[in-house]
Amino acid sequence: MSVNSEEFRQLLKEKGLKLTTQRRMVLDVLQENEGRHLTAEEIHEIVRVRCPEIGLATVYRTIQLLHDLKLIDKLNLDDGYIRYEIGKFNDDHHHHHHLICEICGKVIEVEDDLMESIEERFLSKYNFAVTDHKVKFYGICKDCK
Amino acid sequence: MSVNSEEFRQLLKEKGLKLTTQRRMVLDVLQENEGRHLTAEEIHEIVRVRCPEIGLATVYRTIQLLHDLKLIDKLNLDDGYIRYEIGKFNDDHHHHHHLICEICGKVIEVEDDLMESIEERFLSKYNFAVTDHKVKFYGICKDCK
DNA sequence: ATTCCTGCAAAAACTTTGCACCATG
DNA sequence: CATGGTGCAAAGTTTTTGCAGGAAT
Repeated sequence: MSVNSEEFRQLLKEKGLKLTTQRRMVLDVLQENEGRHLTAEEIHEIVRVRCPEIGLATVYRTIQLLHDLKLIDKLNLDDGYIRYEIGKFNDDHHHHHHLICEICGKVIEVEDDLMESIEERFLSKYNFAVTDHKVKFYGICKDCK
Repeated sequence: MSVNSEEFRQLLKEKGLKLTTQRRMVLDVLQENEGRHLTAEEIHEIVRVRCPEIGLATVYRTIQLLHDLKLIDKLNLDDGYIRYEIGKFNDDHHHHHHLICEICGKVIEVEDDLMESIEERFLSKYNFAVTDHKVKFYGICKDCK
């Protein structure tokens, strides 16, 4: 499921880019923290444990790159940060939703393909071909009831 | 469907707040621009036509207030701005989704209640009680095909 | 009158950019 | 060894905050 160095090198090569230690480490951190939703600053802190000289600017540049390569997804929880998580790149559709508890703020990951029938309906009703979606459900989780 | 001054005054009064010209005008602009997704700066520019002395800080403060009162919704199109739109406050569930064209950037509003069956399923499957959702579908609109 | 609100400007917070040096292929 | 990448610091953007004067109830 995870991208190894050779695969990553190949993806970069297609765009004329180089594989550096910093890029490898940022991707590693995101892969090792699947399910967490890390900010650039958090990624920076974690990478710095192994690579203390890395700059925050490099983390930002790498994040953009990984997003362009469709290796990571952006998530906005309206807390003033953009958060990132490793994508599920084994399928071409995202069946991946977030349940956000309005009381404790916990974010629960849900794998499901329930959106497909809705997307088909948008095609027939609006002639709009859905290629991706971002869905956040807000509510109260079982622990907060 | 729109909130008149007395209703607005009453909503504010419940929180010990006052109805000011600036608050009335920001709400007016959002009500008159239903379907657009305005940034704080855009709201400021529009309000300034009628009320040239209003400050951007007041617009930001008023937007927060209107959001707390659940009169407006936030929308993040990942373009670096938070955008706002008047809410549909005649029902307690939001049946309101955005179709975002990845080619022309157009945002199409969709009224639908297709999410309800999904939300019921989250209750039975995860014991998570959904109270709201934010859904963005990305794809290609009919004009861009 | 009292309490809240506004405008301005300064600050804060997150992200991007310029540049000299360094690393990769 | 050519090209692209990094780190640092400075700049850029959007949003928030402090404060003195002003408006609403």
